[in-house]
Amino acid sequence: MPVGTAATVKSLCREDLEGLGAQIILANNYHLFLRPGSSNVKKLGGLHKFMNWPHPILTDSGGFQVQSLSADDVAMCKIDEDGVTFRSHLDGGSLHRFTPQIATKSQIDLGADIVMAFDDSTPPNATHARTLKALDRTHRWLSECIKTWKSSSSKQTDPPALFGIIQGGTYPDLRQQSARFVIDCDLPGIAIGGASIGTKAQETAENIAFVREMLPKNKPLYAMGVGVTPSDLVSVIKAGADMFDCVAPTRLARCGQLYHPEPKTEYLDISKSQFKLDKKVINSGCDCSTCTSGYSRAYLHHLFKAKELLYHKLATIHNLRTMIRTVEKERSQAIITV
RNA sequence: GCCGGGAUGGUGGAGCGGUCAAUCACACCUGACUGUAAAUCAGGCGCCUUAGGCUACGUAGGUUCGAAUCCUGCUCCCGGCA
Repeated sequence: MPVGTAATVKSLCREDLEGLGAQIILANNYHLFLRPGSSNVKKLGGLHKFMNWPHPILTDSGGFQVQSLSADDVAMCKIDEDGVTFRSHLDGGSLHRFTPQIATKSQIDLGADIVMAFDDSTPPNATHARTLKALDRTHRWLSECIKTWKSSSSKQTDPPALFGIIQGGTYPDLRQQSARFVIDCDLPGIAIGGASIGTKAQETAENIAFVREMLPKNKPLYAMGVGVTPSDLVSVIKAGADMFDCVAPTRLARCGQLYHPEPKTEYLDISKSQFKLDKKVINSGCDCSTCTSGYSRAYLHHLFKAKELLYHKLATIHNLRTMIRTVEKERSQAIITV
């Protein structure tokens, strides 16, 4: 899932995304709640109409933002047993509140196809006690999300799917406890997020495989925030993940890192002066429109250095297509195996 | 020809007697990036591998304990008048 936090996959339009073979994109409840406002999006006919994307959309609840924003600045938000009071990063601090009910309602207003439970995402360095607390809260909040989702779904002709999120951080006992709880809720899909996802590819794969074992075969497993490089995707897919998203392909593209089958880094740094006179395309084996059209490394280097807007589009197309092609390849092989 | 202003590191441009290897910006180089406060952020950026040393603010001298900073000659640039 390409990440489109603010109802846009940065620098791309719908036609670009369709050309990449993107089937579903991700948007963010926290950001859209603050701007332009979930109720405004609802008035405009929902997210699909608003952003001109007639294909599936998953919204993240905002649980992750609560954690990542407060990690930088503790005054930005306060967590209590019922929810989170946070300051907007847009206007210097106006106060807002998310509870499981509000976060779920907001996502339903946005009109997402898949809505995520509002969780207390565990920071990577959390102690066992802190992780346990986050876990209890996440589970309690999940029950509240389910109530809001069910009552709202009964009034809709085409209700969204709700995914629960497994927490548990770096502690196997807590992860197992969380997996058990979330699976027993019998939701349309399950996600694993926060620190429980791990930071190393091997670790992440093990954690995913662990949950996959416990999960019924017909339930999709979503690995949140995973996939910095193509090889990450392969390892996570093999471990049993069905869905994933990561800001890396789009962000790395904007920062000059273009995926390339380099053994070490898996990308070229197009900002390097070594590309100044390089007539080759980024990756001759790539089927993205940037490569097949013949845009050279020298040209992309120039656009990057000159801070030209076209760079972002060409680079983002390349990185996202590389990721989607990786997934397509794995999918076709998986079908043969089955 | 006369009068006035100026020459600082890759570039623009601070500094106007010691705390100056020299604010800052740009450029350049490194590195980061995991449910996007990211066209972002961090570090480096005269030479020597460091404590430290060496060479430097157009150029040649001078004043001073001490000069990028003050004085003089020269070279070049810019403006005004001829």
